Amino acid sequence: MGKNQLKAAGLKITTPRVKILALLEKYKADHLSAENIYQQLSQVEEDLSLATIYRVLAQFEAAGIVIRHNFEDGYSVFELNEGEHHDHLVCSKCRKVIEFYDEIIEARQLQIAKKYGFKITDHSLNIYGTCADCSNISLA
Amino acid sequence: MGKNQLKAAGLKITTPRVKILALLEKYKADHLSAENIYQQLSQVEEDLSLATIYRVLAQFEAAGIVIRHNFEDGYSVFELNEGEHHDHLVCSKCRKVIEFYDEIIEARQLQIAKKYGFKITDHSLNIYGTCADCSNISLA
DNA sequence: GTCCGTGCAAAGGATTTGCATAATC
DNA sequence: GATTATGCAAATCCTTTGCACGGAC
Repeated sequence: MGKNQLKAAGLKITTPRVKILALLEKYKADHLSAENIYQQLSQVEEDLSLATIYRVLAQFEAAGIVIRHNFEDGYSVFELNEGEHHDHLVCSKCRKVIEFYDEIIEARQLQIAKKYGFKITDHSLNIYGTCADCSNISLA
Repeated sequence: MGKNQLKAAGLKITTPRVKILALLEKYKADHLSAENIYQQLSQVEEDLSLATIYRVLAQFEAAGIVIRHNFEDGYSVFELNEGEHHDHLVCSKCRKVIEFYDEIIEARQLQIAKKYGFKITDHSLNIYGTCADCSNISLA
């Protein structure tokens, strides 16, 4: 569970860290922003400052506990690091995010980078559009 | 040439607009940030305020004259809209942007979207890392 | 008790905007 | 001359950071 992950990362067991980790676990299926976390914890009287949330998330990222995604609109979301890279299909209507992973695309990216002598540190592929559910709704 | 594009977009022919459009034309092979444009014009005594540059670029984008790309690090670049889609390799050190287009990746995206019943409206693939030039410098 | 962690408020960078002036048509 | 543009400075947004206090070990 959570506390062991913290200890393993050399982080002291503090309320903010435990709470944030538990929340990430609870919403594992989604991607939370610092603001989301702030709101969620405020609702259960676990008031943390946004500064702390950002600091904790940064430590978690450094420790490999979470993965941070910076979106183009200028905000970031965090998710527990399950050790699997994936890209996103983002529904413009309901904002749902579908994760996917494609070997062929991954491989091509490496080849392309190699061709340009480019060392990849990260990449993001976001496909924007309308998900199946929203397409059906709009047809109804 | 430039002035016709401006008229076609219903924009008055002003020095800032003409200069910026000319610069985008000149550096058509690259992607310029507002700051890049500001610097370039400062060097030839064509001082525009950054505010104007952003405003003009926003108007150009609205008019379909330029395409804006927002990167994860929180900054944006602009390029003349040549009507061709492409993806980017973005150097985290010098911020240089290399364009690429890969048929295989494009095709896979369509297949993936189809698999999820997702209708694509747009997509962006950005590969972040260190370009060949910056890698060499850091080795020296 | 030491040291790390936290809250607060202020700083930060890229971009946007309000307002008065200056330019275009 | 009327309307739209521009420059300047201040304001935004999300995120980060300095500092003094409080908590974990």
